[in-house]
Amino acid sequence: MADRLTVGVAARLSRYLQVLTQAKKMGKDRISSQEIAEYTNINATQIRRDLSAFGRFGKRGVGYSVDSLLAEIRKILRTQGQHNIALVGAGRLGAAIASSPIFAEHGITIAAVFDRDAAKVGTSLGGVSVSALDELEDIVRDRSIVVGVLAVPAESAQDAAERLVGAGVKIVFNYSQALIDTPSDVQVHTSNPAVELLYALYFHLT
Amino acid sequence: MADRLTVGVAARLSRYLQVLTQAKKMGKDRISSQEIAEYTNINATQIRRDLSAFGRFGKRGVGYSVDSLLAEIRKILRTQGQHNIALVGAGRLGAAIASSPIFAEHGITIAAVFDRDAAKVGTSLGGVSVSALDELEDIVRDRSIVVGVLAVPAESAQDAAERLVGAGVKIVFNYSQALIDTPSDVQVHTSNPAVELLYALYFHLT
DNA sequence: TAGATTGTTAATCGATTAACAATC
DNA sequence: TAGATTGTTAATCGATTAACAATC
Repeated sequence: MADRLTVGVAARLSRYLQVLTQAKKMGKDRISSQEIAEYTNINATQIRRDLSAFGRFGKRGVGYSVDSLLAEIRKILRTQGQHNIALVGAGRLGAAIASSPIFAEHGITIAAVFDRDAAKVGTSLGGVSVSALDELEDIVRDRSIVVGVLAVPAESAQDAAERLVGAGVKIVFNYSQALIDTPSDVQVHTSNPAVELLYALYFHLT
Repeated sequence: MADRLTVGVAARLSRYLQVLTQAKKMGKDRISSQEIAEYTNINATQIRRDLSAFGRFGKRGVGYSVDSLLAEIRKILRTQGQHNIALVGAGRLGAAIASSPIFAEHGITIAAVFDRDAAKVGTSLGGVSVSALDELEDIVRDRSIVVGVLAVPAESAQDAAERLVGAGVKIVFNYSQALIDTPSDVQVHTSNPAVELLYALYFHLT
């Protein structure tokens, strides 16, 4: 399996990873495809089929070992290393992101936080000192950061994205409502809970 | 088209809605399938095909009118009404969610905020007074809330979800890392930026 | 008219699912 | 052995894409 995964397979494997990480924390040793299916809303047959493309990880009649499946999926997704990310915006959302254990749990370190407000520069957010926006390019280059998270108001988002991209960032997580224009070699992931909610409501109402 | 949309079509239409909402705010009158494609990473042919299943909304050689396409998609997704949601957790993330314009923009009102910390009860968050957790059931029922947002630590998430579900909530947005068990008629949407990031990194690294 | 973009067809590919033998 | 669950097949369905006529 030296081939690149398809987008669909990579997305599903990521979700299995999430479930397995939590299952391990809950002290589970084994898990069945049916249990993973309940938490991910992905069909159990699909899960078994996805996994069996890479090897025989399960035991018939028993299920999968949480630990070994976790290791196998990490190997497939190549997510074993540590990754440094930059956070732009030290407001309420930035503070929530910086203080959440959600990134650290997966080997992702917030290596820099930026804010345009001089009063916030030098303060600490989730253990990281807030830097001025002016320093963005230097710090992002120095620390070889390729991922930027935008936790800024919509009107600052495009500008912040351009600065990140100019400094070498290739993956932007956009938590503002703004649409972001970037060069084609940069991936933008926009998160919009309201839109997801409208989608969920559709299935509730019909 | 009285039929229920497939999951895929509803998800894509929601994303077009997001792009159109922002395009309108930016003062655009018209938009082409190619432009929508750039912002959503959905193929332009797929977009035209999705839309043409419901009518001829575009003008050849010109594109789509932002306003009328917005209205058509809202009609299809039946997202014209106002919706009340409940937010559990008035911490950093809860504060970020409550103060964001992202929900209001789509007709979604945060009608109640709950926190277990007595010191927070009675304070205002995004214009809504924080209520005690004890009042959750009464308030959720009174205000006919069917959507709950969990902005609590992982260890409180399952308990909060059960209380929401007990009070009649059918859609839970989970911003904790915890896996949530619910009855089968309740939809759980778990958001995990770290997992999304690992997925994005896979395509960056390969 | 010339240029642009939709709407639609046709062909291909991946996702989904039921069913079930293999086997722990 | 009996029960459970994987791994795999086969059939179906929806997504994706290129191509292009229609038409603004």
